Amino acid sequence: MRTKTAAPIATIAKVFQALSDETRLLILEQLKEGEQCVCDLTGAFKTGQSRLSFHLRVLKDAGLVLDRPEGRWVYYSLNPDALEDLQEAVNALRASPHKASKKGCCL
Amino acid sequence: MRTKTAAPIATIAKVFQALSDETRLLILEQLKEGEQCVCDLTGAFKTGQSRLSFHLRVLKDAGLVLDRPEGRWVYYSLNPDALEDLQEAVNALRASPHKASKKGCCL
DNA sequence: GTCACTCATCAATATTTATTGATATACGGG
DNA sequence: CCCGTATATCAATAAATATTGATGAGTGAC
Repeated sequence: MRTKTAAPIATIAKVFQALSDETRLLILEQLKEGEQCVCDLTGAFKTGQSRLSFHLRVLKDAGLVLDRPEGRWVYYSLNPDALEDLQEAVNALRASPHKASKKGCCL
Repeated sequence: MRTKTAAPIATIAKVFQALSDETRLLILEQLKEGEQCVCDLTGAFKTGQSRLSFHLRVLKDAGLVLDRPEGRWVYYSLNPDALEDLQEAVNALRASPHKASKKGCCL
């Protein structure tokens, strides 16, 4: 068992926020194929470069993707660690099985 | 193996969107204790009732929580099915292991 | 150096989302 | 029926996000 403290709620919210947009989900889908530069993605999505750059930054700020500048290009790739943390966060949302429904409302 | 088609991307984005707010994450956290009515939550969070009602609706529209009206109260609870779907969606984001980094940029 | 190319950032605008207070609907008790 | 409580919804405003086109900084070829 690793000694990893759960991420603060603001961080988790930020990650979900980054995932809350279709374009960004498609970018992640695309990055499953391997790392790609921005021009690959503009080609794939037929959209403006600044728009892609914006969404990539959101993903990067949330820690979901990594960037690797090389010469004129910047290669983006999925961040496996972030995806693992994400899975943990989602697991943490599930109900504790041992707690039955509480009785007594605000009444 | 179950025959379940992956949720459309718009639906997934909507779920992440519902999860992208601290207040809503805290509500879900609270609901892990069991189902609760709105007045329980307003008590717990010391905030306006219409604000809570708004966030509960977002969670409900995303399918993350269920509501059960009973008399004057409406009890909210986590939707286990939605959380399971969410886990699947997160799993689907991980890179395919058999695909190495693609060669050849847009060059 | 100049040029073409990749990418990030900015500015302006449009769109979406959140908050607040007020009002409306529904229920149960008297 | 009239009240008080629980909740949802609305209207107005504020705040956050997204899109577009323009500009700027860095790189490599010549």
